[in-house]
Amino acid sequence: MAKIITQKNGTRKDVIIQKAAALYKSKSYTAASMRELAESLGVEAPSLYNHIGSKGELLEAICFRTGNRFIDQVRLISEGEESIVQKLEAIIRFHIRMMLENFDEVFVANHEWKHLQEPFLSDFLNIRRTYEKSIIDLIQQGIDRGEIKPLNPYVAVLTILSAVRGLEFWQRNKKNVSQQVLENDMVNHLLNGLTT
Amino acid sequence: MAKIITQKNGTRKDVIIQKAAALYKSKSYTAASMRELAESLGVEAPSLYNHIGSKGELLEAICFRTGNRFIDQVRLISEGEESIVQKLEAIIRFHIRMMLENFDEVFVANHEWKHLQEPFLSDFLNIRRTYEKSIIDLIQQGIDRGEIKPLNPYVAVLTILSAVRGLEFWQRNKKNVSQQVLENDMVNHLLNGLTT
DNA sequence: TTACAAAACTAACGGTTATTAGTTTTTGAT
DNA sequence: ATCAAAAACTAATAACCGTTAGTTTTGTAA
Repeated sequence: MAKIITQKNGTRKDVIIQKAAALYKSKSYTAASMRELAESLGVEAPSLYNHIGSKGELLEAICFRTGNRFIDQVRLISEGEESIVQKLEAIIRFHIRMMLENFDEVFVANHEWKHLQEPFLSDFLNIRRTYEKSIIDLIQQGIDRGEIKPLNPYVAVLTILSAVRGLEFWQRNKKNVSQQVLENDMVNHLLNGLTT
Repeated sequence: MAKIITQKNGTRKDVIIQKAAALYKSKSYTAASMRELAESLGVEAPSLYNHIGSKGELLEAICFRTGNRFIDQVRLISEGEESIVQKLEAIIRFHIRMMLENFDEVFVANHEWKHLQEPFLSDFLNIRRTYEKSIIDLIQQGIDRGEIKPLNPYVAVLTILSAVRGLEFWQRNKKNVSQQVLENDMVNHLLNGLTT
């Protein structure tokens, strides 16, 4: 009968969401049960419903909090005064840091969004499209200004975003390669290529 | 009471696996029920068990058929006589084609392998590691020979494989960009970069 | 036409799921 | 110490899950 332990400045709902993200990441949303989630919090499953409305609401919270952080940041960077390539680099670096520092939530948002129910599913996909469109526009500008090769911008943004999202597989090598090397090498690879 | 329709040279089990891949892709393995799978085949759920042993067996078939195709091909390419960069290009192009031509199965293998049970889970992860290790070795050779920049080869292979795996999000744009442009631009991006 | 095997069916099993209802305990402010 | 609100509990619900058993239908070869 112990209560759910909260951090300072955090509600019990926040703790539940955070634990849900970790659980959904390791077991997937559908395979993770409310009983398991409750157990990881030291509580019985029905007790969760004093704090949340439904299982789906947890997924919504995870997906939208993450999604909104991405579009807010890309908007901020786009409005700056740097060169296109510098802006792209800033976006890639931000995305890499988000992947590494908010691993659980970003992982769940990237993998489990398909289990959102309408209208949340459509809303989430809109956020995603907005994010991608912002970067596509940036790349197109770069091509127009001659900063970037005339590649198809859809392909370029897919390549970039897929590469950084792939950091979800990184955990295991964390020991051998520092975050600095990882960030620098990936940015360098995506902007300047692999060949000498 | 209509029977499951088979193609020439294919068993009913093959048809079930193929439909399972499509279903697991769109709904995820855990969320997809045997009753749904049966319905998509025009049959009742228990009838499936005349052809298969269990739900898990279907996932195993999908994951291992796909995984083995990847390591077989990368071994074949590695043994050739071309330059390192040419070999890398061949691997990237093969991976892109696999993604586009065997979409459902590759998608499921990439996303749902975590629901494999032991010992299949370990076996599958071994296949994955073998695949990645082959490419890492290739990149290291390229660095040693001066064909490739001295980037961390783990980071480089993560970037490359994540980028091509990201083609799972491609379907929607299929109309606007041809497969040729997609393949060429992504290869060019991953090998030679984005900047002018 | 008969006979056998393959492949479908119906009915049902025990187990798990998210969630609700109703009750008791804990906490914190007066 | 008292009282109300917050947060835990137990018990139970209907729905759905993968799978088994037993039976009937279908297709094919003799």
